[in-house]
Amino acid sequence: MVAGMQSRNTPPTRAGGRPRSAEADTAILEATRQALVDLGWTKLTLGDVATRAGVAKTTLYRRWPGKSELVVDAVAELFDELELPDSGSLATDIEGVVLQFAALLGRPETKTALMAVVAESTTDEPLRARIRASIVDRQKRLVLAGRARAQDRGELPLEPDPATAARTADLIFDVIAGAVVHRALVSAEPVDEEWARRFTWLVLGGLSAVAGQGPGPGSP
Amino acid sequence: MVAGMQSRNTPPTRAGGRPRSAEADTAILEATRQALVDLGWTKLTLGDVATRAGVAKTTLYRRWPGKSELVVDAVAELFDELELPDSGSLATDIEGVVLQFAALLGRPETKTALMAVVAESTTDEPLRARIRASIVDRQKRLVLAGRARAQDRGELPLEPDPATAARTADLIFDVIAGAVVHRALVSAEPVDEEWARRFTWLVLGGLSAVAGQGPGPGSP
DNA sequence: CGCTTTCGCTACGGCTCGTAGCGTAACTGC
DNA sequence: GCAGTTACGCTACGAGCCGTAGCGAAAGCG
Repeated sequence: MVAGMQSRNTPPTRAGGRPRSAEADTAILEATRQALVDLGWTKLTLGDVATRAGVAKTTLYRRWPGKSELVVDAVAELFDELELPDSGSLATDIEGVVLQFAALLGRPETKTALMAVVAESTTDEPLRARIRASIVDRQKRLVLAGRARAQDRGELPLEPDPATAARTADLIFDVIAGAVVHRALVSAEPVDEEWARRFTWLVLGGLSAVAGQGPGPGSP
Repeated sequence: MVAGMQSRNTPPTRAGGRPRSAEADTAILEATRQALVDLGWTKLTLGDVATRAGVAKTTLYRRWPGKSELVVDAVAELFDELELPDSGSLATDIEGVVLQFAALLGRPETKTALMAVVAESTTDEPLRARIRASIVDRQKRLVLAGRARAQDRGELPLEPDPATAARTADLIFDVIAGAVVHRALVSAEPVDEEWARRFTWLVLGGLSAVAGQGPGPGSP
Protein backbone atom coordinates (compact mmCIF):
# COMPACT_ATOMS: atom_id res chain seq x y z
CA MET A 1 0.00 0.00 0.00
CA VAL A 2 2.97 2.27 0.46
CA ALA A 3 4.73 0.99 -2.61
CA GLY A 4 6.16 2.88 -5.51
CA MET A 5 8.21 5.20 -3.30
CA GLN A 6 11.63 4.31 -4.63
CA SER A 7 10.92 6.52 -7.60
CA ARG A 8 11.79 9.43 -5.36
CA ASN A 9 15.41 8.31 -5.20
CA THR A 10 16.84 7.10 -8.45
CA PRO A 11 20.59 6.63 -8.85
CA PRO A 12 22.01 9.16 -11.30
CA THR A 13 23.15 6.54 -13.82
CA ARG A 14 21.48 3.25 -14.56
CA ALA A 15 23.78 0.29 -15.10
CA GLY A 16 24.83 -3.06 -13.71
CA GLY A 17 26.54 -3.13 -10.38
CA ARG A 18 25.75 -3.72 -6.76
CA PRO A 19 22.15 -2.66 -6.24
CA ARG A 20 21.15 -0.28 -3.50
CA SER A 21 19.88 -1.98 -0.42
CA ALA A 22 16.15 -1.47 -0.11
CA GLU A 23 16.33 -2.47 3.55
CA ALA A 24 18.75 0.39 4.13
CA ASP A 25 16.28 2.77 2.53
CA THR A 26 13.42 1.85 4.81
CA ALA A 27 15.72 1.69 7.83
CA ILE A 28 17.01 5.18 7.11
CA LEU A 29 13.55 6.68 6.68
CA GLU A 30 12.29 5.00 9.82
CA ALA A 31 15.38 6.15 11.75
CA THR A 32 14.79 9.67 10.47
CA ARG A 33 11.24 9.71 11.80
CA GLN A 34 12.36 8.35 15.16
CA ALA A 35 15.14 10.92 15.36
CA LEU A 36 12.59 13.64 14.65
CA VAL A 37 10.55 12.41 17.57
CA ASP A 38 13.52 12.28 19.92
CA LEU A 39 15.47 15.34 18.85
CA GLY A 40 13.25 17.58 16.75
CA TRP A 41 14.22 19.18 13.47
CA THR A 42 17.17 21.35 14.49
CA LYS A 43 18.96 18.90 16.72
CA LEU A 44 18.60 16.12 14.20
CA THR A 45 21.96 15.33 12.58
CA LEU A 46 22.65 13.04 9.68
CA GLY A 47 25.37 11.31 11.62
CA ASP A 48 22.86 10.37 14.27
CA VAL A 49 20.37 9.11 11.73
CA ALA A 50 23.06 6.95 10.16
CA THR A 51 23.92 5.42 13.51
CA ARG A 52 20.28 4.69 14.29
CA ALA A 53 19.73 3.11 10.89
CA GLY A 54 22.88 1.01 11.19
CA VAL A 55 24.43 2.42 8.02
CA ALA A 56 27.44 4.59 7.31
CA LYS A 57 27.06 8.33 7.08
CA THR A 58 28.41 8.29 3.56
CA THR A 59 25.55 6.06 2.48
CA LEU A 60 23.13 8.77 3.48
CA TYR A 61 24.92 11.38 1.42
CA ARG A 62 24.97 9.09 -1.60
CA ARG A 63 21.16 8.97 -1.60
CA TRP A 64 19.99 12.35 -0.37
CA PRO A 65 21.48 15.78 -0.98
CA GLY A 66 20.91 16.85 2.60
CA LYS A 67 18.81 16.87 5.69
CA SER A 68 15.82 18.65 4.17
CA GLU A 69 15.31 16.21 1.33
CA LEU A 70 15.69 13.23 3.63
CA VAL A 71 13.09 14.55 6.03
CA VAL A 72 10.67 15.35 3.22
CA ASP A 73 10.81 11.76 2.03
CA ALA A 74 10.50 10.46 5.59
CA VAL A 75 7.32 12.35 6.38
CA ALA A 76 5.80 12.09 2.90
CA GLU A 77 5.10 8.43 3.55
CA LEU A 78 2.94 9.36 6.52
CA PHE A 79 0.78 11.70 4.48
CA ASP A 80 -0.07 8.94 2.04
CA GLU A 81 -1.98 7.21 4.80
CA LEU A 82 -4.72 9.87 4.68
CA GLU A 83 -7.92 8.78 3.06
CA LEU A 84 -11.34 10.24 2.49
CA PRO A 85 -14.01 8.37 4.44
CA ASP A 86 -17.24 8.03 2.50
CA SER A 87 -19.44 9.12 5.34
CA GLY A 88 -22.54 10.01 3.37
CA SER A 89 -22.47 13.80 3.34
CA LEU A 90 -20.06 16.50 2.37
CA ALA A 91 -20.07 17.93 5.88
CA THR A 92 -19.05 14.69 7.57
CA ASP A 93 -16.53 14.00 4.80
CA ILE A 94 -14.81 17.30 5.54
CA GLU A 95 -14.95 16.75 9.28
CA GLY A 96 -13.42 13.32 8.88
CA VAL A 97 -10.55 14.52 6.76
CA VAL A 98 -9.91 17.46 9.07
CA LEU A 99 -9.66 15.18 12.07
CA GLN A 100 -7.39 12.77 10.22
CA PHE A 101 -5.14 15.59 9.14
CA ALA A 102 -5.08 16.98 12.67
CA ALA A 103 -4.13 13.60 14.08
CA LEU A 104 -1.25 13.46 11.63
CA LEU A 105 -0.10 16.94 12.64
CA GLY A 106 -0.33 15.91 16.27
CA ARG A 107 2.46 13.38 15.86
CA PRO A 108 5.73 14.93 16.97
CA GLU A 109 7.70 13.91 13.91
CA THR A 110 5.23 15.52 11.53
CA LYS A 111 4.76 18.54 13.71
CA THR A 112 8.40 19.53 13.85
CA ALA A 113 9.32 18.53 10.33
CA LEU A 114 6.57 19.96 8.16
CA MET A 115 6.99 23.61 8.99
CA ALA A 116 10.76 23.30 8.98
CA VAL A 117 11.04 21.95 5.46
CA VAL A 118 8.50 24.47 4.20
CA ALA A 119 10.64 27.20 5.73
CA GLU A 120 13.69 25.74 4.04
CA SER A 121 11.87 25.61 0.75
CA THR A 122 11.34 29.36 0.68
CA THR A 123 15.01 29.77 -0.18
CA ASP A 124 15.49 26.48 -2.01
CA GLU A 125 13.46 26.03 -5.15
CA PRO A 126 14.32 22.36 -5.86
CA LEU A 127 13.26 21.49 -2.35
CA ARG A 128 9.99 23.31 -2.84
CA ALA A 129 9.33 21.24 -5.96
CA ARG A 130 10.12 18.08 -4.03
CA ILE A 131 7.65 19.01 -1.30
CA ARG A 132 4.95 19.75 -3.82
CA ALA A 133 5.48 16.52 -5.68
CA SER A 134 5.84 14.30 -2.61
CA ILE A 135 3.32 15.82 -0.23
CA VAL A 136 1.16 18.74 -1.32
CA ASP A 137 -0.04 17.76 -4.76
CA ARG A 138 -0.56 14.15 -3.72
CA GLN A 139 -3.08 15.18 -1.09
CA LYS A 140 -5.17 17.29 -3.42
CA ARG A 141 -6.74 14.00 -4.38
CA LEU A 142 -8.76 14.28 -1.18
CA VAL A 143 -10.31 17.55 -2.29
CA LEU A 144 -11.04 16.27 -5.77
CA ALA A 145 -12.60 13.06 -4.49
CA GLY A 146 -14.69 14.89 -1.92
CA ARG A 147 -16.01 17.32 -4.51
CA ALA A 148 -16.84 14.57 -6.95
CA ARG A 149 -18.82 12.73 -4.32
CA ALA A 150 -20.63 15.88 -3.26
CA GLN A 151 -21.54 16.60 -6.85
CA ASP A 152 -22.87 13.09 -7.28
CA ARG A 153 -25.03 13.59 -4.23
CA GLY A 154 -26.21 16.93 -5.54
CA GLU A 155 -24.67 18.82 -2.63
CA LEU A 156 -22.47 20.90 -4.93
CA PRO A 157 -23.21 22.27 -8.40
CA LEU A 158 -21.19 21.09 -11.37
CA GLU A 159 -18.52 23.49 -12.58
CA PRO A 160 -18.43 23.29 -16.36
CA ASP A 161 -15.25 25.33 -16.86
CA PRO A 162 -12.28 23.10 -15.95
CA ALA A 163 -10.01 26.09 -15.30
CA THR A 164 -12.40 27.57 -12.80
CA ALA A 165 -12.97 24.18 -11.24
CA ALA A 166 -9.23 23.74 -10.75
CA ARG A 167 -8.92 27.15 -9.13
CA THR A 168 -11.77 26.32 -6.80
CA ALA A 169 -10.14 23.05 -5.80
CA ASP A 170 -6.87 24.86 -5.08
CA LEU A 171 -8.73 27.41 -3.01
CA ILE A 172 -10.48 24.78 -0.96
CA PHE A 173 -7.26 22.93 -0.42
CA ASP A 174 -5.44 26.01 0.83
CA VAL A 175 -8.30 26.90 3.13
CA ILE A 176 -8.68 23.48 4.71
CA ALA A 177 -5.02 22.57 4.99
CA GLY A 178 -4.03 26.08 5.96
CA ALA A 179 -6.63 26.45 8.67
CA VAL A 180 -5.86 23.09 10.25
CA VAL A 181 -2.12 23.70 10.18
CA HIS A 182 -2.54 27.16 11.64
CA ARG A 183 -4.85 25.96 14.37
CA ALA A 184 -2.62 23.02 15.28
CA LEU A 185 0.85 24.49 14.96
CA VAL A 186 0.60 28.27 15.24
CA SER A 187 -2.31 28.75 17.58
CA ALA A 188 -1.38 25.39 19.11
CA GLU A 189 -4.88 24.67 20.26
CA PRO A 190 -6.70 21.38 19.89
CA VAL A 191 -8.35 20.39 16.64
CA ASP A 192 -11.16 18.43 18.21
CA GLU A 193 -14.60 17.46 16.96
CA GLU A 194 -16.05 20.69 18.23
CA TRP A 195 -13.61 22.77 16.19
CA ALA A 196 -13.94 20.55 13.14
CA ARG A 197 -17.70 20.94 13.24
CA ARG A 198 -17.57 24.71 13.47
CA PHE A 199 -14.92 24.91 10.78
CA THR A 200 -16.93 22.73 8.43
CA TRP A 201 -19.98 24.85 9.12
CA LEU A 202 -17.99 27.93 8.13
CA VAL A 203 -16.64 26.39 4.95
CA LEU A 204 -20.06 25.21 3.85
CA GLY A 205 -22.27 28.07 4.96
CA GLY A 206 -20.03 31.07 5.30
CA LEU A 207 -19.38 33.58 8.01
CA SER A 208 -22.91 34.77 8.64
CA ALA A 209 -24.01 31.20 9.17
CA VAL A 210 -21.36 30.41 11.77
CA ALA A 211 -21.66 33.73 13.55
CA GLY A 212 -25.42 33.58 13.74
CA GLN A 213 -26.43 30.14 14.87
CA GLY A 214 -23.85 27.40 14.80
CA PRO A 215 -24.81 23.74 14.65
CA GLY A 216 -26.05 22.36 17.89
CA PRO A 217 -23.85 20.02 19.92
CA GLY A 218 -25.59 17.03 18.43
CA SER A 219 -26.04 18.13 14.85
CA PRO A 220 -26.33 15.06 12.59
CA MET B 1 3.98 54.07 16.05
CA VAL B 2 6.26 51.13 16.61
CA ALA B 3 7.05 52.12 20.17
CA GLY B 4 6.76 50.09 23.30
CA MET B 5 8.83 47.21 21.93
CA GLN B 6 11.59 47.31 24.51
CA SER B 7 9.29 45.49 26.88
CA ARG B 8 10.18 42.34 24.97
CA ASN B 9 13.74 42.48 26.28
CA THR B 10 14.06 43.48 29.88
CA PRO B 11 17.32 42.97 31.73
CA PRO B 12 16.91 40.33 34.43
CA THR B 13 17.66 42.69 37.32
CA ARG B 14 16.82 46.35 37.48
CA ALA B 15 19.44 48.61 39.09
CA GLY B 16 21.86 51.40 38.43
CA GLY B 17 24.62 50.79 35.93
CA ARG B 18 25.42 51.35 32.32
CA PRO B 19 22.14 51.25 30.41
CA ARG B 20 21.68 49.10 27.38
CA SER B 21 22.20 50.93 24.15
CA ALA B 22 18.88 51.41 22.40
CA GLU B 23 20.73 52.12 19.16
CA ALA B 24 22.34 48.69 19.40
CA ASP B 25 18.91 47.14 19.81
CA THR B 26 17.50 48.66 16.65
CA ALA B 27 20.73 48.03 14.76
CA ILE B 28 20.68 44.37 15.74
CA LEU B 29 17.07 43.85 14.72
CA GLU B 30 17.59 45.63 11.43
CA ALA B 31 20.76 43.63 10.78
CA THR B 32 18.83 40.47 11.54
CA ARG B 33 16.19 41.28 8.96
CA GLN B 34 18.83 42.11 6.37
CA ALA B 35 20.69 38.90 7.11
CA LEU B 36 17.46 36.98 6.64
CA VAL B 37 17.09 38.57 3.22
CA ASP B 38 20.65 37.78 2.20
CA LEU B 39 21.15 34.37 3.77
CA GLY B 40 17.78 32.93 4.74
CA TRP B 41 17.00 31.30 8.05
CA THR B 42 19.43 28.38 8.14
CA LYS B 43 22.53 30.14 6.89
CA LEU B 44 21.95 33.04 9.23
CA THR B 45 24.51 33.00 12.06
CA LEU B 46 24.60 35.17 15.13
CA GLY B 47 28.20 36.04 14.46
CA ASP B 48 27.25 37.45 11.09
CA VAL B 49 24.40 39.46 12.57
CA ALA B 50 26.74 40.90 15.17
CA THR B 51 29.20 41.99 12.49
CA ARG B 52 26.45 43.59 10.41
CA ALA B 53 25.09 45.44 13.41
CA GLY B 54 28.54 46.61 14.47
CA VAL B 55 28.33 45.03 17.90
CA ALA B 56 30.15 42.18 19.59
CA LYS B 57 28.75 38.69 19.45
CA THR B 58 28.61 38.56 23.22
CA THR B 59 26.24 41.52 23.25
CA LEU B 60 23.77 39.49 21.24
CA TYR B 61 23.87 36.60 23.68
CA ARG B 62 23.37 38.98 26.59
CA ARG B 63 20.04 40.10 25.15
CA TRP B 64 18.59 37.08 23.40
CA PRO B 65 18.76 33.41 24.35
CA GLY B 66 19.34 32.34 20.77
CA LYS B 67 18.67 32.72 17.11
CA SER B 68 14.98 31.87 17.27
CA GLU B 69 14.07 34.51 19.83
CA LEU B 70 16.08 37.16 18.01
CA VAL B 71 14.34 36.45 14.73
CA VAL B 72 10.92 36.46 16.35
CA ASP B 73 11.53 39.94 17.68
CA ALA B 74 12.95 41.08 14.37
CA VAL B 75 9.95 40.05 12.32
CA ALA B 76 7.34 40.90 14.97
CA GLU B 77 7.94 44.57 14.29
CA LEU B 78 6.92 44.06 10.67
CA PHE B 79 3.61 42.50 11.61
CA ASP B 80 2.66 45.49 13.69
CA GLU B 81 2.46 47.52 10.49
CA LEU B 82 -0.68 45.68 9.44
CA GLU B 83 -3.85 47.69 9.78
CA LEU B 84 -7.49 47.19 8.93
CA PRO B 85 -8.61 49.58 6.21
CA ASP B 86 -12.12 50.91 6.78
CA SER B 87 -13.29 50.27 3.28
CA GLY B 88 -17.04 50.34 3.86
CA SER B 89 -17.98 46.67 3.74
CA LEU B 90 -16.91 43.48 5.39
CA ALA B 91 -15.95 41.93 2.07
CA THR B 92 -13.55 44.67 1.08
CA ASP B 93 -12.20 44.84 4.63
CA ILE B 94 -11.25 41.17 4.43
CA GLU B 95 -9.81 41.53 0.95
CA GLY B 96 -7.70 44.45 2.08
CA VAL B 97 -6.28 42.64 5.06
CA VAL B 98 -5.62 39.52 3.02
CA LEU B 99 -3.65 41.49 0.47
CA GLN B 100 -1.70 43.31 3.16
CA PHE B 101 -0.85 40.05 4.85
CA ALA B 102 0.16 38.51 1.55
CA ALA B 103 2.43 41.45 0.78
CA LEU B 104 4.08 40.96 4.15
CA LEU B 105 4.57 37.25 3.46
CA GLY B 106 6.03 38.11 0.09
CA ARG B 107 9.00 39.84 1.66
CA PRO B 108 11.93 37.42 1.80
CA GLU B 109 12.76 38.05 5.44
CA THR B 110 9.24 37.29 6.60
CA LYS B 111 8.87 34.37 4.26
CA THR B 112 11.90 32.46 5.46
CA ALA B 113 11.62 33.40 9.13
CA LEU B 114 7.99 32.84 9.98
CA MET B 115 7.72 29.15 9.19
CA ALA B 116 11.14 28.47 10.68
CA VAL B 117 10.38 29.90 14.09
CA VAL B 118 7.00 28.18 14.14
CA ALA B 119 8.77 24.92 13.40
CA GLU B 120 11.20 25.61 16.20
CA SER B 121 8.36 26.39 18.56
CA THR B 122 6.88 22.90 18.21
CA THR B 123 9.70 21.60 20.40
CA ASP B 124 10.30 24.76 22.44
CA GLU B 125 7.42 25.87 24.59
CA PRO B 126 8.85 29.24 25.77
CA LEU B 127 9.50 30.16 22.17
CA ARG B 128 5.92 29.30 21.29
CA ALA B 129 4.70 31.61 24.01
CA ARG B 130 6.95 34.36 22.70
CA ILE B 131 5.56 33.96 19.18
CA ARG B 132 2.02 34.08 20.44
CA ALA B 133 2.63 37.17 22.52
CA SER B 134 4.70 39.05 19.95
CA ILE B 135 2.98 38.11 16.71
CA VAL B 136 -0.11 35.93 16.75
CA ASP B 137 -2.22 37.37 19.52
CA ARG B 138 -1.35 40.93 18.55
CA GLN B 139 -2.84 40.45 15.11
CA LYS B 140 -6.12 39.10 16.35
CA ARG B 141 -7.01 42.75 16.83
CA LEU B 142 -7.65 42.83 13.07
CA VAL B 143 -10.32 40.16 13.34
CA LEU B 144 -11.94 41.76 16.36
CA ALA B 145 -11.99 45.20 14.75
CA GLY B 146 -13.35 43.84 11.49
CA ARG B 147 -16.13 41.99 13.23
CA ALA B 148 -17.07 44.99 15.33
CA ARG B 149 -17.35 47.16 12.24
CA ALA B 150 -19.39 44.54 10.42
CA GLN B 151 -21.74 44.27 13.36
CA ASP B 152 -22.14 48.03 13.43
CA ARG B 153 -23.05 47.97 9.76
CA GLY B 154 -25.48 45.15 10.35
CA GLU B 155 -23.49 42.73 8.15
CA LEU B 156 -22.99 40.29 11.00
CA PRO B 157 -25.29 39.34 13.85
CA LEU B 158 -24.31 40.12 17.42
CA GLU B 159 -23.04 37.18 19.43
CA PRO B 160 -24.34 37.52 22.96
CA ASP B 161 -22.27 34.75 24.51
CA PRO B 162 -18.69 36.03 24.92
CA ALA B 163 -17.20 32.54 25.02
CA THR B 164 -18.79 31.61 21.72
CA ALA B 165 -17.80 34.93 20.25
CA ALA B 166 -14.18 34.36 21.24
CA ARG B 167 -14.19 30.90 19.67
CA THR B 168 -15.62 32.32 16.50
CA ALA B 169 -12.92 34.97 16.35
CA ASP B 170 -10.24 32.35 16.84
CA LEU B 171 -11.78 30.26 14.10
CA ILE B 172 -11.88 33.16 11.66
CA PHE B 173 -8.31 34.05 12.48
CA ASP B 174 -7.04 30.55 11.86
CA VAL B 175 -8.93 30.31 8.61
CA ILE B 176 -7.76 33.62 7.19
CA ALA B 177 -4.17 33.53 8.37
CA GLY B 178 -3.84 29.84 7.66
CA ALA B 179 -5.22 30.02 4.16
CA VAL B 180 -3.05 32.96 3.17
CA VAL B 181 0.08 31.40 4.62
CA HIS B 182 -0.64 28.10 2.94
CA ARG B 183 -1.34 29.71 -0.41
CA ALA B 184 1.75 31.92 -0.23
CA LEU B 185 4.33 29.60 1.30
CA VAL B 186 3.22 26.02 0.74
CA SER B 187 1.40 26.19 -2.56
CA ALA B 188 3.69 29.11 -3.45
CA GLU B 189 1.20 30.66 -5.80
CA PRO B 190 0.33 34.33 -5.95
CA VAL B 191 -2.13 35.88 -3.54
CA ASP B 192 -3.50 38.45 -5.94
CA GLU B 193 -6.77 40.36 -6.05
CA GLU B 194 -8.44 37.55 -7.92
CA TRP B 195 -7.59 35.02 -5.25
CA ALA B 196 -8.44 37.41 -2.43
CA ARG B 197 -11.86 38.00 -3.98
CA ARG B 198 -12.64 34.34 -4.35
CA PHE B 199 -11.38 33.59 -0.86
CA THR B 200 -13.48 36.34 0.65
CA TRP B 201 -16.46 35.04 -1.25
CA LEU B 202 -15.88 31.62 0.26
CA VAL B 203 -15.51 32.92 3.80
CA LEU B 204 -18.64 35.00 3.57
CA GLY B 205 -20.92 32.79 1.55
CA GLY B 206 -19.60 29.28 1.94
CA LEU B 207 -18.68 26.56 -0.46
CA SER B 208 -21.87 26.31 -2.45
CA ALA B 209 -21.70 30.02 -3.17
CA VAL B 210 -18.15 29.93 -4.51
CA ALA B 211 -18.60 26.73 -6.45
CA GLY B 212 -21.85 27.83 -8.02
CA GLN B 213 -21.45 31.36 -9.25
CA GLY B 214 -18.42 33.30 -8.09
CA PRO B 215 -18.34 37.08 -8.11
CA GLY B 216 -17.85 38.52 -11.53
CA PRO B 217 -14.50 40.04 -12.50
CA GLY B 218 -15.75 43.48 -11.64
CA SER B 219 -17.81 42.80 -8.57
CA PRO B 220 -18.03 45.97 -6.49
C1' DC C 1 35.81 -13.90 -14.05
C1' DG C 2 36.30 -8.87 -15.03
C1' DC C 3 33.35 -4.68 -14.66
C1' DT C 4 30.56 -1.70 -12.12
C1' DT C 5 28.40 0.20 -8.29
C1' DT C 6 27.50 0.29 -3.40
C1' DC C 7 28.93 -0.29 1.26
C1' DG C 8 31.37 0.48 5.81
C1' DC C 9 35.00 2.77 7.83
C1' DT C 10 38.29 6.42 8.94
C1' DA C 11 39.97 10.82 8.65
C1' DC C 12 40.00 15.54 7.63
C1' DG C 13 39.50 21.02 7.17
C1' DG C 14 36.13 24.27 7.93
C1' DC C 15 32.56 26.34 10.16
C1' DT C 16 29.45 27.62 13.99
C1' DC C 17 28.18 27.41 18.59
C1' DG C 18 27.94 29.27 23.25
C1' DT C 19 30.90 30.69 27.06
C1' DA C 20 34.72 32.65 29.76
C1' DG C 21 37.83 36.18 30.85
C1' DC C 22 39.53 40.64 30.62
C1' DG C 23 39.90 45.69 30.48
C1' DT C 24 37.10 49.69 29.41
C1' DA C 25 32.90 52.65 29.14
C1' DA C 26 28.61 54.62 30.97
C1' DC C 27 25.44 55.71 34.42
C1' DT C 28 23.69 55.95 39.62
C1' DG C 29 23.81 57.07 44.37
C1' DC C 30 26.35 58.51 48.33
C1' DG D 1 34.05 63.17 42.90
C1' DC D 2 34.20 58.38 43.98
C1' DA D 3 32.76 53.70 44.65
C1' DG D 4 29.47 50.43 42.93
C1' DT D 5 27.10 48.29 39.19
C1' DT D 6 26.12 47.01 34.72
C1' DA D 7 27.00 46.93 29.61
C1' DC D 8 30.36 46.76 26.05
C1' DG D 9 34.14 45.17 22.76
C1' DC D 10 37.54 41.92 22.11
C1' DT D 11 39.91 37.52 22.15
C1' DA D 12 40.17 32.83 22.82
C1' DC D 13 38.56 28.29 23.52
C1' DG D 14 36.50 23.27 23.42
C1' DA D 15 32.91 21.09 21.40
C1' DG D 16 30.05 19.55 17.74
C1' DC D 17 28.49 19.00 13.05
C1' DC D 18 29.18 19.42 8.12
C1' DG D 19 30.26 17.40 3.74
C1' DT D 20 33.97 15.05 1.28
C1' DA D 21 37.88 12.02 0.17
C1' DG D 22 40.10 7.72 0.13
C1' DC D 23 40.38 3.01 0.94
C1' DG D 24 39.33 -2.13 0.76
C1' DA D 25 35.55 -5.30 0.64
C1' DA D 26 31.02 -6.91 -0.98
C1' DA D 27 27.33 -7.79 -4.34
C1' DG D 28 25.35 -8.09 -8.54
C1' DC D 29 25.80 -8.44 -14.17
C1' DG D 30 27.54 -10.22 -18.65
